[in-house]
Amino acid sequence: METFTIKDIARELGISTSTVSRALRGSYEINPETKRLVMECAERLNYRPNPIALSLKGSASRAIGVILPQIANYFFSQAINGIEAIAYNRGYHVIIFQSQESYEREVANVQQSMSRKVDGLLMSLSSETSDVAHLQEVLDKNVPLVLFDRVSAELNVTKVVADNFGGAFAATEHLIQSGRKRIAHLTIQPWLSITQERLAGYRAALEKYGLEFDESLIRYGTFGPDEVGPMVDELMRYSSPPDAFFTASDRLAVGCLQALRQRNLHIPEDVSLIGFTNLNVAELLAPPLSTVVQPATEIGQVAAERLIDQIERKHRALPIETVKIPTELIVRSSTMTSSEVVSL
Amino acid sequence: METFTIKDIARELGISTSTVSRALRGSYEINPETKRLVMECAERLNYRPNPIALSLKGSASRAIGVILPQIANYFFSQAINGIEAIAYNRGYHVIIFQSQESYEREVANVQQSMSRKVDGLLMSLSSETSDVAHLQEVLDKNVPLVLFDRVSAELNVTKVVADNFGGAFAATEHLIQSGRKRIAHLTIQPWLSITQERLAGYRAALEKYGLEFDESLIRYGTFGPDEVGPMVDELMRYSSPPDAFFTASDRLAVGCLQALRQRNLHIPEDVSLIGFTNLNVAELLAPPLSTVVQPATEIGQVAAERLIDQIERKHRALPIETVKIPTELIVRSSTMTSSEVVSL
DNA sequence: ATAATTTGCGCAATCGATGTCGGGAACGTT
DNA sequence: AACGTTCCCGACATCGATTGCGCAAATTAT
Repeated sequence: METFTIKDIARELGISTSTVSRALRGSYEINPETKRLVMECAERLNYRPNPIALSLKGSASRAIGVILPQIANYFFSQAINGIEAIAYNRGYHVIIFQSQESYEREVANVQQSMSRKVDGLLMSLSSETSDVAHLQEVLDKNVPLVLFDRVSAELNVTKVVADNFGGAFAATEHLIQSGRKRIAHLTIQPWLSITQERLAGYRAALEKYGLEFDESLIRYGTFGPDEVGPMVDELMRYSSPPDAFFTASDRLAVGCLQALRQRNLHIPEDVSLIGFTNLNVAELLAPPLSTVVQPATEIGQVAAERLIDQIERKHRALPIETVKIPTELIVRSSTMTSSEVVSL
Repeated sequence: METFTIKDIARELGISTSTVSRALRGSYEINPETKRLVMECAERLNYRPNPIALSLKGSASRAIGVILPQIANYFFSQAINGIEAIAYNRGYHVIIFQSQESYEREVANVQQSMSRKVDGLLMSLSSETSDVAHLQEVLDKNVPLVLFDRVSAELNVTKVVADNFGGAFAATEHLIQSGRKRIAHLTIQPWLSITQERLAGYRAALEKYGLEFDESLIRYGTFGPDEVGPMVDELMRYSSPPDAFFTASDRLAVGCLQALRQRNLHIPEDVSLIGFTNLNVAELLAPPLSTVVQPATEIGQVAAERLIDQIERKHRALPIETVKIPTELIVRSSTMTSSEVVSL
């Protein structure tokens, strides 16, 4: 099954390529009978228009680009699933690029996807990205862009995010209500939108319950596999150490759990632990991990829908808005109160 | 920063596009001085050749296509990481497609990547794929192809796989040595290469220790979230139920763990459990899960290296071979013997 | 019957880059 | 002085598809 071109059809039927092209696109100025012949021939040869040629001509490529920090990450891989499902249903292909949390690679990815003429771009920013000029250029070229999860306030585009504030508030409130007073917050890079929102939720909950906000209980960073442990040590050496940990990502939740267990700190007796994650095994961990679930698949779906809506209605601009997807607090053993533990 | 073409440079310098093209590619028949001018101008305008135009011309696109069943899967997402790392270092971009375990979508993905003129293809077959005609066509078009993990015996191409036989043998042997005699094997679709190899390893270990191979202890399938439970029930109702479970995938291992716990079957007292997985949280589960680790990242790296080697040495055919990456048995609590459990 | 439309289709340009061919200039050779 | 070589470079076709323009034939209007 070689690949046939519009020329093959033209030759076969003894007509010009222009006529074939127009017939296939259903132009009104082609004889219905000719159209029928062309369609039939195209069908017979299993003709597929060459996307490269189409792209070169500047028309739609029916492909959307997805640029995100890391695929090997629960949240993002689920988000991709959501994106793919919607894109496939609406007839788009998905081309995925990883920035590997590098600004430079993110810029290269954007260039790549632009020159590969994607119809639109779906992005979650790398943790190194603070300058968004490369994205402004995308907008200037009139290529639809939707940000999800890690977004930038500087860009006037549609954004799809979890309710980070609400989720962090709920998690913190839950910890407070279960008797915790010194809540450490382990989070990622401070300049990311999600970090700030979660931190704000955390602070708001503390405030509501009249607890002091202690900057020394907050830790930012890209914690490698062996960096969480020392940080836990440091925190636990305080004269008044934390009695709970609230972590802001999958990786941190797991790293923290591991570090606490290695140090023989019992959860939830010694410290309480709650994550902000999508781990589907959270329930099977020891102890089962309380968590704020971000609906990753749904975020991906909504983002893809918005993007394709924009692509297909390019003339009238669609309203630009920030869609907030609710998060859900799931309480498991890792945040039980001491009395609950005893009563087991 | 708009995007400049070879024409812009030509106009700027008052020379022809051919000269610019040749100068940029360092052709010997261009005056060094002219070359310098062109290079300088290209630099100044931040010229980037348009990959679409290049692809249309049929030359290298410096992109490799990756087609695999599911991104939201530990094994595959790590494999992608490995692939990406190598590809990036060697100057290639990676375009990822998901077949979603569907034969039809896999075929569509192959067509897409062909018409997008990737320089080579890296694939892991969907579970529905038994006919590999679409891949034979890829080979017929002389596009380099490397299969990894889920491969097909019918295709004469380079393959990169984990040592599935060895891993399954080691896991089974370990179970036997720790006193288990009725070992159930939960695995995926029987026609997949990895399934057969693992099953063979399992059988070989049973044989070595003179244990009977009981077909009724084997279960094949694409187990959905709630399908593992009933299967466990069925097995445990046998007059001589299994005293160990050996599962062949991440999903099955977790599903099985969950099902066993829900049914109040204690691990490892009642039954032993070992998986064939890449879960980085295996150690943190309750109980910590013994497992055969497949080096997913390494598989991806090796596959990408082989592919790019083939792409870059297209003239002389490289030897076709099957690379087997060693697996590693990691013993944790889920497969302890009863005496070990007591001694805790 | 002649002019004015409409219908159906082909020619050629275009997108960005490459590659084949061939030509003019400068040089060297008899 | 006439011819052959090199050296540089430009014109043009090409990849696959779309599209503006124009043209002939068929149809309708006058």
